[in-house]
Amino acid sequence: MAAMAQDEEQDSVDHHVARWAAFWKNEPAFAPEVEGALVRMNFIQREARRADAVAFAESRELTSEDYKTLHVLMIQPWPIEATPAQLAEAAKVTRAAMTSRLDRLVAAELVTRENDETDRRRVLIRPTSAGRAMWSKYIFEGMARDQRLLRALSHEELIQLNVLLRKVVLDLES
Amino acid sequence: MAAMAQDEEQDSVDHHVARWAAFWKNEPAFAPEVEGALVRMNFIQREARRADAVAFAESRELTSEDYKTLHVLMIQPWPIEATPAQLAEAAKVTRAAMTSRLDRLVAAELVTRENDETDRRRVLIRPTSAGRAMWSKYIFEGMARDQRLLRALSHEELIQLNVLLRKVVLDLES
DNA sequence: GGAAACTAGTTCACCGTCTAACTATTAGCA
DNA sequence: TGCTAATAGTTAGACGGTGAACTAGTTTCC
Repeated sequence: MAAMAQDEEQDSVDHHVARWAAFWKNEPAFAPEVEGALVRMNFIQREARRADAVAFAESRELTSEDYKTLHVLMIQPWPIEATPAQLAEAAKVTRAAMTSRLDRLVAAELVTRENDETDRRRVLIRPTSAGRAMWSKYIFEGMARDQRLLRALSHEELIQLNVLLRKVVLDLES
Repeated sequence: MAAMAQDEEQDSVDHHVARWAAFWKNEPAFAPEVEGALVRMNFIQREARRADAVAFAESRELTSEDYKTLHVLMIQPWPIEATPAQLAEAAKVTRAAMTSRLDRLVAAELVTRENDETDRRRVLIRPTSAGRAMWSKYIFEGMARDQRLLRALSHEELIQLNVLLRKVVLDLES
């Protein structure tokens, strides 16, 4: 197995990758640290999504998708309004998907959908006061879940993690 | 902005988190390094899935889901056979989803689906020789994609990344 | 001024997943 | 032995996503 500090306990991914590696002992194309890192990130992301889904399922007020939509709307630069296309891009879904998300939010009276009179093709989405209240009700719970997810890391380790991930993201963005 | 080495270039996530943070300047619940790390992992995972989808869409032989199914079957411990339930667990989908994935693989003659005569509730899935060939055709391409994804990191940095991620995974698994 | 190209949003058909219900088979145990 | 409970797999229906086609409005430019 590729270098791993002696005192580190093994997680399920180590076992997974070890068995997996048995097939390509002498195969230089197989990089255990690459596969391990990706499987671990996948694991963490999946856990995050699961915890979010559980939290919103318990609340019965909102799905995590609807919350995410509300969130990308609320963090728009002032004024707090956006077109469906902007929201779709921010939430990383297609415009078609955003249309149906907005249908639900409008029905729940969490946002309004108004025609833009200066460009009548466009639609402007704005949060209602109920929408703003719903967002602030969940925003801190979400942050707390995120912090719980990564609680195993110290502040310094978190910074170190971001340094590494930032390199990867910068490379992919260029 | 929370501590970040002066010489580090900023990625889109830094900008995103910075604007996001503007709302909670004095809010201790907001941890930029936590949010940043999760958004970055999300970005990387998304990019990985996109690249996989593109590669398999070009090939027109297999979807990435079907490949993943074939893969979890092939890396089973000897002998190379498994029940739908085992494959579902390994691929992290429900048994219902695995049923439909297997329908496609059986139709494509990449795996066989046989009744287990010692327990007639069970079904045994085995790769055909075409299935084995298909798997080995794509396995190294997939590894190459993964390495390209993380090419921004040196070997030492990859190890460091795994040390950090392993801590998180171990914590979540306990 | 008006045709052609572009843009914004929605609708539609399809896909893969999920949960829940259902069938068939096996295991547990009075 | 024969109920009952548990287990394996499939099926049915709903949901949220996608890409492509469509409607409506705007811009470009001759």
